[in-house]
Amino acid sequence: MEIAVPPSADVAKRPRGRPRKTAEDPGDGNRRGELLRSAARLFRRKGFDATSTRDIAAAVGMQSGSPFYHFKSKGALLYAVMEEGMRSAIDRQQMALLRAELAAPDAAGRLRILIRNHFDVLLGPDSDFIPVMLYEARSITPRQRATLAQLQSEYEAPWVPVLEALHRGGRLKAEVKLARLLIFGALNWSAQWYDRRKGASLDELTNEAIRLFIGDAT
Amino acid sequence: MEIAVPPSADVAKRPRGRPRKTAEDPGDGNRRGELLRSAARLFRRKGFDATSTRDIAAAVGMQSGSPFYHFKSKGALLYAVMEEGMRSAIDRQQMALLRAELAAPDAAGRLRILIRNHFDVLLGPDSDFIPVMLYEARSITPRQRATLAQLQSEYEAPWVPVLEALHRGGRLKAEVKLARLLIFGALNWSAQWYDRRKGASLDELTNEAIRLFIGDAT
DNA sequence: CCTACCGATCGGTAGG
DNA sequence: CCTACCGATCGGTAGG
Repeated sequence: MEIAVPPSADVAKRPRGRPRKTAEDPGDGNRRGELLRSAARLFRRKGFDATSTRDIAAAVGMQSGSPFYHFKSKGALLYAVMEEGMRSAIDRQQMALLRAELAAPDAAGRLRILIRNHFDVLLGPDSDFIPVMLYEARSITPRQRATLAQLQSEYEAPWVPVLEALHRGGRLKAEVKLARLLIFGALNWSAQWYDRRKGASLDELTNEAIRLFIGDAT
Repeated sequence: MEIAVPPSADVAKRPRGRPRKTAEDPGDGNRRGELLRSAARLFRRKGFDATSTRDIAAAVGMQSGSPFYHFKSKGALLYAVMEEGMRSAIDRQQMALLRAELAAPDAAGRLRILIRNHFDVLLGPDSDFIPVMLYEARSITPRQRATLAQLQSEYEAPWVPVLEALHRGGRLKAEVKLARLLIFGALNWSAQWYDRRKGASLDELTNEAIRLFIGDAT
């Protein structure tokens, strides 16, 4: 049981300085989170350079200078979108793998889990963050790119043993390192053409991808 | 043996009006072609919005307003890069197929020709035009996008019967339409990670891609 | 193709 | 978080 706080208290306590940058407390009062989501949507639709900070401010009902109260610069906002996207993707992938653990899936089954989750992260609801990371990497600093590369390694880590097992078993014919790059390409490119409102479902997409890479899923 | 022309003659004959827009005569005097190549390189490296027309002008040794003597607008320059890229890619693909005709390749062999040529267009020398088309499509008008889509259909046309034959023969397990999208994704994404100076050659890349999609090439 | 220039937009900031 | 603002940059043009 939590202690009720008068609604005005939260407003009254609002600090004068820059708010904490951590993504804790994503409640309704979280203007930073709104900025992040709106920025992700606009960066994806129009690109980073073609999106003005005024566009983003207007999308959340702020004045033109106000985003800089929450983010040091436009670039910091872009990077925050990307990092948030990667951390969320890693978390969701971990969850999906843990959920499937009970069924003790074989390598093909684990690849299915990974691909299905990847499509979800890429094409599901609220899926602007990862496409922004994939297609706007040019606009961040080398330092930021290096940090993101670490998160990407973390994300790809569970794929490696799965692909190696399939390669040993003769199901995956291509060499593992290049296979991984080609497979991620095939999946990531779907962000360019997939239309949620028509065509295949994410399950069907997953089926066909599995068939393409390792033949029938049996 | 060519007839020597006094260096001043070319300069003296330079026309006063807008030069013809066709890509004929790509000789050394072709400033338009230089603009196109420099624009392609800059658009690829920095993105369309982050590249100023001044950058492009400087890259070919012109003053800031001069590109507009050759192209009506910055957007027209971008579109010209894309269209030139597609027409060249279609031509090269036709040539590759005709060259291979003599060996009367089967479907797997024809797929190899197509993939190898695609990697060449995408990753070979002077290969900025197609990546620009792939990654800057947001910045052109719907009308221009429609025209480019026609050229892309023309480019993809030879792939369809090949993939259908492989599907019928049981070599390609995935459904043809989705397989095509996933395959192009795998190939196109290589523009993001391939480094000509290290790693696999384009032949090796082609081999592994074939293995991934239809198993050993035998 | 150069010179000289304009209007618009943009990221960012001071001060409250 | 708003108000008011600045300096810089940019696409594009007139006139030669």
